[in-house]
Amino acid sequence: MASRRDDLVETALRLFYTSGFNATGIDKILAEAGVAKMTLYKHFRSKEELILAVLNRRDEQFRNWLMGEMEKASSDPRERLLAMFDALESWFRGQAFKGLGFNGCAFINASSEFGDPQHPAHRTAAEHKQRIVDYLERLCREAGAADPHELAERLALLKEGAIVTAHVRGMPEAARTAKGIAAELISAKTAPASVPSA
Amino acid sequence: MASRRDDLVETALRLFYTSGFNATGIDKILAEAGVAKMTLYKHFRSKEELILAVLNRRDEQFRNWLMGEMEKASSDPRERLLAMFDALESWFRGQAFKGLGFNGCAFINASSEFGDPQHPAHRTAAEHKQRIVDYLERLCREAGAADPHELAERLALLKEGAIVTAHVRGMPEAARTAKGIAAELISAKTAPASVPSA
DNA sequence: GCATATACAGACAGGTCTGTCTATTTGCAA
DNA sequence: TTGCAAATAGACAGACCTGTCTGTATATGC
Repeated sequence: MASRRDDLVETALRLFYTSGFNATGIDKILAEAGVAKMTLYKHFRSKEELILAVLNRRDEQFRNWLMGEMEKASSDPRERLLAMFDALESWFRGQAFKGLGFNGCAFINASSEFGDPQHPAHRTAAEHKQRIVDYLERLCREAGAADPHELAERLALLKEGAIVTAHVRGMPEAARTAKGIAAELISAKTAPASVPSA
Repeated sequence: MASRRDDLVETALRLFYTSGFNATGIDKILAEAGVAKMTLYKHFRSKEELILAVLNRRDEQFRNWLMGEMEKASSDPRERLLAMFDALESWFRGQAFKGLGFNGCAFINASSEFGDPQHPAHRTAAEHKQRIVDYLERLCREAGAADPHELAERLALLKEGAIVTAHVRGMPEAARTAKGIAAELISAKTAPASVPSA
């Protein structure tokens, strides 16, 4: 069964996210998951491999959640882009992931702990961020942006700024600060959705 | 002499910043600083106290550097605000602090490793960020912003976004992305410096 | 019922960590 | 020169870490 493996990854995600990667020992994960040590080392060659599995799971979980929130908010790409910041705010307030309070972005945290850009965890974090920019760029293109790449980079930067501000300073309202800027950017740099009378 | 204490804090800053707080052991700091263990524990009660001393030193060092760069760039508050992003870019490219490459923001890193908002290191990080916002707000007021508080929060958020993007994705050019947004905000939300003909 | 794969508990090795201790040496000042 | 303060080296305790190992139990397929 892959269920033991999933239990491990799920528990490790929670503990790593809550207490950090280096500060969380293997034994604690095993105890909370109710899994024997040899089972872990059958599925993963090392703690580092477990960390990478956790980051990959988080990448999937987080992007599914974020895209879902954006897509259920509206079918207009401009409104979808703006809805990202509403989703962020509910995350900052602990309303997004069941059982996981807000402790910043797991990928920013990973890049902090594994500062070497060549470290696999740092690279995985960079890939996650790039995937989100790619998604934003698609939406910017749909929204008729003159320079979808530039606008996507700008919106992504606002997202990172909001996450860090919310986490370091304990200010979930940073999402609204970012949304205000984003709204001005989007209305200045994109054409509105085509309307019948146009 | 306070010189031993300074050696410790300086060396600890470099190692903590390069390799992380939890991942850097006391013994490594002592070996590189050439200081005996008992000397450390005479000046600091624990590793945590050393970490706090390091963060306080970094706060002073970083803000002095940043304000210095901004103030030497221009005497116009609007241009000073924009100059922040040029300073950030030189930091991202490793040209700001002698002997310290760019490894993200020490305070964001501290908040990542010490995720609990009540942790002294996390609180110190929040204070550092607040001091920078306060400085930006003064400049925004000088620049004639209608809402200096809001504009300062926006510029600070852009700064955090640039730092994270530069670090996680290895993109020092994020400073220019942020500067582009900031330029539009500043010119839209402030009055230009008074000119003789006005 | 039996075989095989999987997971279990728990000991263990070898290393690292923080913080304490002792005993010695250095440097400065009177 | 003598005395004192401060720093030194290095051992040590106790805890924790990762990763390996042994032997036992459980569960599923034939």
